[in-house]
Amino acid sequence: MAKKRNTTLKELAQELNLSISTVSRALNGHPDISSETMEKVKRLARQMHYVPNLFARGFRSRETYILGVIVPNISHMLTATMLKGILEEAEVRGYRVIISESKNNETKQVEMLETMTQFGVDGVLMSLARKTTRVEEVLEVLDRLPIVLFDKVSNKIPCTQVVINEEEAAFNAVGHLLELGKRRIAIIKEIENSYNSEKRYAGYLRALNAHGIPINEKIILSTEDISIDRGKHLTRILLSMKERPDAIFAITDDAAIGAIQTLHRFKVDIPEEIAVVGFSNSAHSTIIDPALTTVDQPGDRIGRTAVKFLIDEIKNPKNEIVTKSVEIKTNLIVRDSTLGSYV
Amino acid sequence: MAKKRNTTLKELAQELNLSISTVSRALNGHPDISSETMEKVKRLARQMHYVPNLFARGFRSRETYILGVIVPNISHMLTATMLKGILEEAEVRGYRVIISESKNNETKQVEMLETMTQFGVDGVLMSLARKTTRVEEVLEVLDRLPIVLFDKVSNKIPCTQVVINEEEAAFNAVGHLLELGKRRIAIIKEIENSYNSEKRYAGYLRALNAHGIPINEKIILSTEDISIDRGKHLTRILLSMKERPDAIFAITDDAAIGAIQTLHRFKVDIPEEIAVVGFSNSAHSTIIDPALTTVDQPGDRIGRTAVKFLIDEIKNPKNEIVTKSVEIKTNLIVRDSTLGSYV
DNA sequence: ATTTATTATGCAAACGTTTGCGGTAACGTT
DNA sequence: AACGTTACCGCAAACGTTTGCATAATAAAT
Repeated sequence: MAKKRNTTLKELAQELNLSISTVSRALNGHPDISSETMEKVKRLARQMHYVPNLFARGFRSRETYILGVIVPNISHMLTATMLKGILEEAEVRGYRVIISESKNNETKQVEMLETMTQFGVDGVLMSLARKTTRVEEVLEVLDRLPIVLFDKVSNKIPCTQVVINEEEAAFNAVGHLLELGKRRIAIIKEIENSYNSEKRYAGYLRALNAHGIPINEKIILSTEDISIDRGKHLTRILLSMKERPDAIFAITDDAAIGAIQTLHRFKVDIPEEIAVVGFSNSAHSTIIDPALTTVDQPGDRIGRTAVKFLIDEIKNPKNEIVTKSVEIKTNLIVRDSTLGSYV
Repeated sequence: MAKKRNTTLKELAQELNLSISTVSRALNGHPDISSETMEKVKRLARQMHYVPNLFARGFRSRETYILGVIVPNISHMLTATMLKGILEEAEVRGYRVIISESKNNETKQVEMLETMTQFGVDGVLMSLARKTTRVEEVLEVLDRLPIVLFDKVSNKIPCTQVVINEEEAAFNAVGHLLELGKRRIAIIKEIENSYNSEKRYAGYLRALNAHGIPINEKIILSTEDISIDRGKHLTRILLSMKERPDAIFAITDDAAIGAIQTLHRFKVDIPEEIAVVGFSNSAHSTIIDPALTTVDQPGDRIGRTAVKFLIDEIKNPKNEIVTKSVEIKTNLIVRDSTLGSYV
């Protein structure tokens, strides 16, 4: 831990009998510098292991080449793959990334947002905490720093938002069930206030409408924190009905998995008696038996495009604040939980 | 995007007719400052939304309060929970965290290490890429920056290393199988060069020895990239033997899951005919049927303690380079894949 | 009343980099 | 011969903060 200090421009300059500015320009390829000196400087820099002090640079030029990322829960599967996309895209564009977890806590979320601005990030990528209602603080940050929302977004915040085609994806998923001849399609969704849930619910309704199927309130189930356990619980409720549904559209893979597990326990045939569709194509969906039909959310593409748009805004700052929604296409992955096993 | 500039010390000073230094000291609680002025300054700072420019600060004092983290694969479950622990512990201690993914690519790994030093992180947490052999570059960084290794470590790098009690955990896991009366216990491990695999293998051998069971080379299987598919493949090999094993100890949950899936497909009773034990207690282990008996690796504790040791070294830099190994205890979680179902 | 501690504050340098501006020398153009 | 260009390069300021040292004001001690 000797903490050797790094070579500086000054040292290079002294060594070469040049001024600091010349050395700086030489290293940055400034046209004013003759090719010989440029060559000389670069050679010595390599030789002396010169690395620019990014702090000094960022301090001076107010560009840090750091992006901030705030997500509710890093160990959530989809989040992890979105982060992967973010990291990759940021890297190829020469940005580094600072990640924070809001733990679905709104006050924590704005705290982190403020730390990030304080730190001098060039922009922020944010997936909102579950119940984000107070947006004033975010708006305040928004006019000193570009922000791009992804996945968990809110139309109360005027900025570009990268999402998947939630509504259409749900429409297709439910459509798939309808094509299989299912008619009593239950839905397990989140209780209001979630952008994603609302959209998926809308898609569900539209699909039923399109096929002229009347809406049955009884098999529209909502829950606050959607999870495997809630999926299990709500499925038990569905099973206890006189008229059972013949399919379950769970707005989340976790809930779908819970559903499959209790259907299993009660010896209900999947998909013959009740088919199940999930949402996310999480890693679990091929582990569960039968494998889950689900909507593939390309997490890395979401991450990548979010980064792209953010950097774009950093490079050419707009003055008008616009709400722009970027949609990433999804695919329905059909597996045994709706099509039945080939074995 | 008006890019309002932040309040600075100078502005505060002007407003209060004080010098910049006084304001700075007041905000940092320096004892030289009278309590009235300190109060006054802090009040105005709050009011004007003053936030210190961390760049200027870090630039000046060579402390950035940033930790660098390099992991092979962020979307791996255990990695995600370790990152969670790292983020949490770092946050409460006032550090921010920059995360990079090496993708198990050694050259990328040292590149990132160098970017991080260049960037001025105060220390680095690193989980090594799969085949890390060239350690010279790491050693060079090591003497200008504290590094703590975690999970994927190497004794070729003299620094503190946070790991789980791999060998003992494996010993216990295999011991559990032996207590159940299993005698022909196969192991699915990684091909050499992996610290974790070696240790777990050692635990396996010791357990068999302790019970006086002879080692059977035939049912010791190795693979390069351990995964669900490899688990499936190797299990098929095991099933094709004249004398099948009566238990499988997979060094990884993924491999164990693959094993269960093919056992399932070939209608082998689990655990009566063949029991299965995994390693990690990944989220999958309760999704698969039967639920997997596995070693719980407390990822967040690993992350937290790694951060603790790193910050400790940052705060009191040692001159001697020592290899210190910190072991985190694990627990065997017994589930249906060894104990059978209660249903 | 003078010196000596004590307390509170200010000055100014320093951190490493970028960059506008100005300067010099050499060369070409009339 | 005088002037304008061009090609290189250096000076110095600036970014916002911390901190050693000096200084001013006040209180305490002689």
